[in-house]
Amino acid sequence: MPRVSQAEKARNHQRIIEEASRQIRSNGIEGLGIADLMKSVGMTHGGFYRHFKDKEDLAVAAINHAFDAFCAKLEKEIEELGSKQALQAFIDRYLSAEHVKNPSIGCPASALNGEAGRCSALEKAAISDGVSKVEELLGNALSDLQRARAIAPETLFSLLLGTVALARSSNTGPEAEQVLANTNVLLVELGVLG
Amino acid sequence: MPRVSQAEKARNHQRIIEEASRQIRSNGIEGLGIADLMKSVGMTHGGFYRHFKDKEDLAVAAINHAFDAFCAKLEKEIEELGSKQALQAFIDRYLSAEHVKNPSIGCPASALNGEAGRCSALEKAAISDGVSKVEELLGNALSDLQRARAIAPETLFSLLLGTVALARSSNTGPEAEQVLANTNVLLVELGVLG
DNA sequence: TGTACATCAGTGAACGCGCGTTCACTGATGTAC
DNA sequence: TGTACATCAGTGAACGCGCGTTCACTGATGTAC
Repeated sequence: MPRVSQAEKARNHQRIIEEASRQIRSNGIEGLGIADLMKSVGMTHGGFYRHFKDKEDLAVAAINHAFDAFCAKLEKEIEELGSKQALQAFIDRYLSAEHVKNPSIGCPASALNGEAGRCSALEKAAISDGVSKVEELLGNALSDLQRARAIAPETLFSLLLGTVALARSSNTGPEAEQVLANTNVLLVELGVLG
Repeated sequence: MPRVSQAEKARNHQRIIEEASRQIRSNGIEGLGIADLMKSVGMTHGGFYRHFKDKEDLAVAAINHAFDAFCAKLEKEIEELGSKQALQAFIDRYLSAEHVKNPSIGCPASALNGEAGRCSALEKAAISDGVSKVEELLGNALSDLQRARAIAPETLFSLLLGTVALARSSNTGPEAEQVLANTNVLLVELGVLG
């Protein structure tokens, strides 16, 4: 029936969500523009409404997608490498200069946390759910570590999140690097790393 | 010459900045509306441009004001109570449910950190400077503590910031309280509190 | 000190622009026979 | 399998609205004499 096949529509749908999940992480939910988004997947803005009811509908899908992909990667690493190595790899990536520089492919929580307080209920629920999922995975991994000096999964996540947020707030590269390094030191000291 | 005296103009100027520094913390820089802002100080939008070149000009002033007030309070506490007690009071306030609920009168860094990456260069510089000031004060206070288990000021700030960000992302009150409590536990363990 | 004048803080209508959304239209795809 | 038809994915012009900014205007304040 349509100008493109059902299969291609499904592919386009996915591409829109993926692109939105990136743009939302660089520019925020408010900063996401329908016309720009559609342009970057090679379409025009009109077609958007064959895929989503409105911008909020897309935003929720994009937030969910970002958290799902983020969690899937961590989960897979835990399965393949075991908790200790997976945590190490996860944290190394989280506290990297690359992550600071590229929010669009990074942790959705660190990219969206400022907006969580002022977005719609559905969007906030998606963020809240996503955060819970990450915490659950971190909790499982941490509990396998069995170190005396435990840190709660929420606290670990807070620390990672805050560190990247602060590094992103910094205007000078070396200062940002220092923030990342200092947090690393603490995590070694706490027995989470090293 | 003017409809109101120079003294009143100066007062109005200050009121605009103060209100903006609140609104910016609840709604973000992007979320700040000139007409709304002027309305909430009892004026109309046209007068705004007798006080500021443009929205960015105001935003920078508002960010600076928020950080200055925030730092002044901490600095005063350090002088009056000493480092240990001041840190305790500061952290108690930072990790309180009230702070989570009321970003508009809280830490500007935790309110603005998500936007730091996508605001103008001047705005980002103001945020970056403000963050540095807070870190400096925390650094002074922490160095007075002289505990074996030290934590870098940036790391402490990251942890506080991230904890409040995460608590604000949470949809359920109890969950948010738990995040705050867990961070408190870690800070006691690290010798910063208690 | 009093008066005449210039200044400019604040008002509110208006403008321009961007953005979310709608809608008539196109034409390839899927379906029915 | 082939044909005729209905569907609907995507297009692009258009609309409405909000927001930052401008501007002519007002009239109290500050200044000059």
